[in-house]
Amino acid sequence: MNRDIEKNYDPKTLEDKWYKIWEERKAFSPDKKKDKVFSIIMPPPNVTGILHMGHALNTTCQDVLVRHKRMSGYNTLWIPGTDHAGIATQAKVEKKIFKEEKKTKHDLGREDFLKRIWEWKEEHGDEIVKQLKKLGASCDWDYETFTMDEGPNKAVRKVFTKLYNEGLIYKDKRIINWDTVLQSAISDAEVEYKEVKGKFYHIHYQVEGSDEVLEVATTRPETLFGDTAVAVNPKDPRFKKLIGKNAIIPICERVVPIVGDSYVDMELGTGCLKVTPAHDFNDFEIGKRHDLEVINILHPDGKLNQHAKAVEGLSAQAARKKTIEILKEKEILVDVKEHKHQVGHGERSDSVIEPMVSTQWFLNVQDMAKKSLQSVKKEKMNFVPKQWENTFFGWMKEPRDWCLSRQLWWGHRIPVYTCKTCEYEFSFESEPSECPKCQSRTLIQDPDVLDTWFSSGLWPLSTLGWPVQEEMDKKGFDTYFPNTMLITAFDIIFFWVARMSMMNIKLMNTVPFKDVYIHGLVRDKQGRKMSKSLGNGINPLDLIEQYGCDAMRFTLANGCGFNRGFNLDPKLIESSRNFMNKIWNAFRFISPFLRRKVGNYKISTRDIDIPTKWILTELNSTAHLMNKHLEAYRFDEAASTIYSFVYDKFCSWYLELSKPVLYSDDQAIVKKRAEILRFLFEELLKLLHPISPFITEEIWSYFYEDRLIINQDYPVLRQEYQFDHEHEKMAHFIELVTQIRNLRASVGLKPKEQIELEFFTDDKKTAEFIHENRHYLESLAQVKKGTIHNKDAKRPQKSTMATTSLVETFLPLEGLIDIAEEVARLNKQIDKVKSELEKVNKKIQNKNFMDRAPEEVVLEVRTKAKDFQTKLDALEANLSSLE
RNA sequence: GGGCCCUUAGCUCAGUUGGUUAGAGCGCUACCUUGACAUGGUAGAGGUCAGAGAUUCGAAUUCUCUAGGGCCCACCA
Repeated sequence: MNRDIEKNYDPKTLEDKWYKIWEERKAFSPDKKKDKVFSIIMPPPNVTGILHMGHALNTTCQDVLVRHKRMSGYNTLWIPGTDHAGIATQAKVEKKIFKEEKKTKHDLGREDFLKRIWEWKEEHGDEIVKQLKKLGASCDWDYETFTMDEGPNKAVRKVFTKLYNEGLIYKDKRIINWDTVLQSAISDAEVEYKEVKGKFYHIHYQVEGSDEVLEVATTRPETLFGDTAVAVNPKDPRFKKLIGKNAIIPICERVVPIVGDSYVDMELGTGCLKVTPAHDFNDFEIGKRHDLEVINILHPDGKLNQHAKAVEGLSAQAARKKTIEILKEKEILVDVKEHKHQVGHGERSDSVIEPMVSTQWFLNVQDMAKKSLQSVKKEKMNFVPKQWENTFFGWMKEPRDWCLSRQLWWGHRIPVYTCKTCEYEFSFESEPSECPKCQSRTLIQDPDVLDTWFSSGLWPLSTLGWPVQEEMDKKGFDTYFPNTMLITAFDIIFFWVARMSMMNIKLMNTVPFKDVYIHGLVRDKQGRKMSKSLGNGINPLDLIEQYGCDAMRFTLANGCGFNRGFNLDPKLIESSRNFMNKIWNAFRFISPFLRRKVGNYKISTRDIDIPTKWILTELNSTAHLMNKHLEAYRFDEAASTIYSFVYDKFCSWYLELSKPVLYSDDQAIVKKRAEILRFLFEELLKLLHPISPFITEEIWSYFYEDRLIINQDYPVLRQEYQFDHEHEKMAHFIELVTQIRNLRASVGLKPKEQIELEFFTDDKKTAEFIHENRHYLESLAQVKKGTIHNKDAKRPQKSTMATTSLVETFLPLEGLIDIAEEVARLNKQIDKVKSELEKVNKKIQNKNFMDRAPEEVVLEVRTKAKDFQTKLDALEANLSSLE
């Protein structure tokens, strides 16, 4: 090695360096010569976004798979991009402008305001991109797409126009969720229901021309100004006779019909329902059935309008208070009851959603949803883990038409135009210059923009250049669409996965991806969701700063199985950092024996010892398992597999066993071992690379100057490295050494103090093996001398012993052992073996078991019984020799 | 109200078609500055797998019920 290596692993110096090199060498570009294809799109983060643990987990999962596939010979493409995030971005820039210039968007006007957002985007939009790079994401930045780029805009216009012309997109005046802070419609999916403590107000409504009163119960008394009926159940004997008569709404003194509608629950409340079609979803439906008047009582900002004269200009809350006061004065508020109920809040603004009647654009999704549902059922699209398809089904089974329009400025503007001259309305794929009907040039475009998820729904298409043929050819549309898979979190299954699948099936007649892997949420140490309000968020960049990206990625992968997420304790990352340090130092240890190379590296499996055959076999099973787990999206299993190989197999045993070899005087032996160590190290770096790319690339660079690890072939199981027989022998040897160490510890020997042992075995091969490897016993357990006897030989007195099924090991320590302690230790072991033996014997005595269990299970149990018996006999013999 | 999931060591979690001496990491205990690593080493302690029942030769694993916890959906005035 011709470079000095720092004693401690310091990730800071190497992570940025390698990312730059990968980018410069185009290491993330797909290799189009390869036959097998792996393509995946990144869920586009908001341009306004700041990296959080969710991104870190999502990106890690994707990058692990992408790197694995790339190394496994796939034509691998990972497309990154960012989302314009209509509401979030507009609100952010709006706030900034107001803070700095005290101007609202209306002061600036639509055009200038949009210009300002674009300026903001140019200036800050790559912040999130820089952060993704910090995570090591090996996506092809040449494909980077922004949802408001020209390409996606073409896609949006084309699709909108197609759906419009098919009559699936329509304009309708109906009740929608209105966010009074954003002053825009929002979709059903954007409404969060929260439990709120409220009150039931019981109010008397007079029946017209009679002394009778109807008692209605409501949680929102201020809506009475919009009441246009009172409804009762037509079967209700109490009120049946009133149907067809009129009631008088208090305060505004409006006369409204009393209607019978089976929606009304006789048991609930008073059995009498005030009907406010303009501000309640169910009332709207009742209104339609009975042809009721719809009176909107709210301004867009949520304040009461002229239809609520008595409380005009007040916020809903203030209006409620005042309404109650008036009702009290009039003595028609007859009861107030505590009541807990679910109230819709805007996901973005967190303000109370006011259902409101308004004219909006809708997409009829009934048929699209049905087809999408069938695709999942037919397993054309697989959710992993499978139970997530229930969440998907939940949405698809009863879809409500999608409210597409938003009263915002930032977004894809709805491409619908109305001719001022002839009033013809049409949708157009590009900017129209004249009315197709009357050729008038005075066209007015719809002022609204589309829901952000409309363009997100087209993401698998638009990122590959669709619908422009030239772009599609350039980007390899035919090769990469549909994508191999998608990785996302469960909270956007409705928003995004559902929309993408509907859109893509509709447009391309195929699902957009084969697999959808859903990972969980990263929560804090105590299992709480990370949130701004709790202040418990962990910034991934801080973790990277403190422990390094590799350690963080390793921890995330390690926690990411088929679960609902995991609780992230920074301590876990510390442990991963220690693992990286372990690798670093293992490399530091072997590096003086190695030379830097150019060209392929091979080892010979001729004349290698048992430990080497053992570690090669371990390497094999590690390679096999890594591939298996990564194929199955078991990031957790993959991480612990490589961890165990590096730590428990390579460092703890093979390196230790290699020390006496490397310190040998015979240079040929040293060289041979060094080559094997190098080979093993290269392989383990490759195996780990997808999870922890930086440290592996760094160490790799000490091995080779002409190539990067990112492009190497991922290890697979190789028959020539499989030595099952030697593997078993070595496993027994490890058991033996551990027992000897245990013996030493149990009598309190100092680590350096050398011992003499006596072994008793009737197994000739074991005897030979112990003899051949006696120098290892010395280096690993300070055994300076050992004598091997047949089992019929006399056991030494006053000694401590341990036993495996093949060999008894005695440590004679006349006078040094505490007899009482030793007896206790032996008794404990005897008890344990006895109970195991009993269990096994019970099975053997059970005739049903012997008759019905499969042969190999019976055989296994018999072997166990024999082994336990041998151990027990030896332990008991030793015990009696002490007493 | 409907649906999904969880309950395994002090903590965070694995345990794939029923057969393991039920595992890992962190934490804990004892000993150790052994020439890769104290961001370390060696050896340990610690679990009647939430509870009850059922199926089976055999259940952490399958089924039913109970208790506790989480999440999603839903218009209950």
